[in-house]
Amino acid sequence: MIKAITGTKDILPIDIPKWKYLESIVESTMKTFNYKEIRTPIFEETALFSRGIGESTDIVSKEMYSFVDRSGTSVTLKPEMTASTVRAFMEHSLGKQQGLNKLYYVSPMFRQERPQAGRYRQFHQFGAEALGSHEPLIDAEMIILAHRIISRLGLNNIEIKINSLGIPESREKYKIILKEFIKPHFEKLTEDSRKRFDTNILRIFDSKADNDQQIMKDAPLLIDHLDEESLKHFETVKQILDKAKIKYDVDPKLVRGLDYYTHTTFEILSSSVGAQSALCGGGRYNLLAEQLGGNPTPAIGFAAGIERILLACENEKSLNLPEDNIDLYIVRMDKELTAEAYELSVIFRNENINVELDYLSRSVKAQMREANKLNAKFVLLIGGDEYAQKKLVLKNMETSEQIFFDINDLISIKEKIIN
RNA sequence: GUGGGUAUAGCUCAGUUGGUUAGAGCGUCUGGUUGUGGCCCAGAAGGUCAUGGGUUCAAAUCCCAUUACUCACCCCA
Repeated sequence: MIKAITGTKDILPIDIPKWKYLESIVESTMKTFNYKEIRTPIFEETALFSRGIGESTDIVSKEMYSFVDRSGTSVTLKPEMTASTVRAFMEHSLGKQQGLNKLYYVSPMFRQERPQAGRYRQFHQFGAEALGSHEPLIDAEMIILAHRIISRLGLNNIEIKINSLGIPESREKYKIILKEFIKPHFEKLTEDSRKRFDTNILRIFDSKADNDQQIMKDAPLLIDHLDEESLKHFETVKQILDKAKIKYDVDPKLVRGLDYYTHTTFEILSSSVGAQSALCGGGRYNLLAEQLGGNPTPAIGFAAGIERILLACENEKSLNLPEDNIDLYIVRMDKELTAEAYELSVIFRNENINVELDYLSRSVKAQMREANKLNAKFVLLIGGDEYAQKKLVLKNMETSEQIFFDINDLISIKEKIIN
């Protein structure tokens, strides 16, 4: 039997209410902050991601689902939304229509990694991107927005980490200082970290190996080598967060894996999921638009993993979903009345009443059991003596009360069901 | 890509040191007097014990391989 591809999941009817609920929270919160939804294609030219995210990043170097289409173009299933959003922003000159564009999205993403708890090959993110402002106000808003959604979902065991990566000039200067510090310890580093020494030295801070952490414990920090303006920007962001009563920790070792980040970066972590504890990550990317061939555009955004968030909700039992039910179940007592029963269902469905009935020629008992299982508010019984006397029986399933209606008085039945 | 764990009914799992026709709970279906749910009761259906090989008189059980799932590393949402 053919099964779903490794790392992909079917979202079955039983799980849909959770997804819908989360999506409704995302949608309404985004509206509160006046972010507008954007939808971009599921795949793009490969060059968009390799240039935007960075050739040396793991995403581009080993995780992308890329293939050559029949016209010979290399295309890639989107591994994240920022590059696509910036592409669409530039392609449609959104920046010329207004100074600041506040956009959000909910979309599947694709990365070919080994799956584990909270990590899939097709996964789903929601996120926001604000393009056009360099003000620290919008940096803070991103964090407040992400935090707002996560707290509306009832998650408690979370932690916000923020950091600033400053501007490339000061970062390059700092990298030289860091290299000088690490050089004497180079041989003691793990193999992975020795590789990072050349490719992306900042990420040695991320290493979970005790040995590496011991070495990096006393390393000079980027935050102590920021230029004055970056530092001031960062201070302002923190002040706004303080006033918004958002709790956060400054983590000078928070280094994010994508090349395009500048200034503020942040993550929201949960202790309610497995090792993949980042529910949400984001930061400022002032240089990306230019790098992709557009006008320089200051911008910031975040992305949040829906599967991870739902996993945390599950583990914290934070979602209070309404129970599923239907308005009316039509029970036919005689098989000869199947057509009449169906006719009634059509009429009530046209009145926007949720109706179900039996399609398997089952007994009255079985139909009643089904109605009960479906949490039907009412059952309409058709057949028997009452039907011979041109009556229908409407049973309230909660109170067991039965009311008789004239067979042509469907309006009264409808009234009863609605009220 | 690397390492650990797991694989028995639709689901969650038992299965004793290898020993008859492989079990339970839940779910499904049918019924518990002619026409009515929940609770309860009775019955039924449903399994190539992941797949392929090996050891043995005998394998769900032991060994090997494969596949899938899962957790962790790398990295990320």
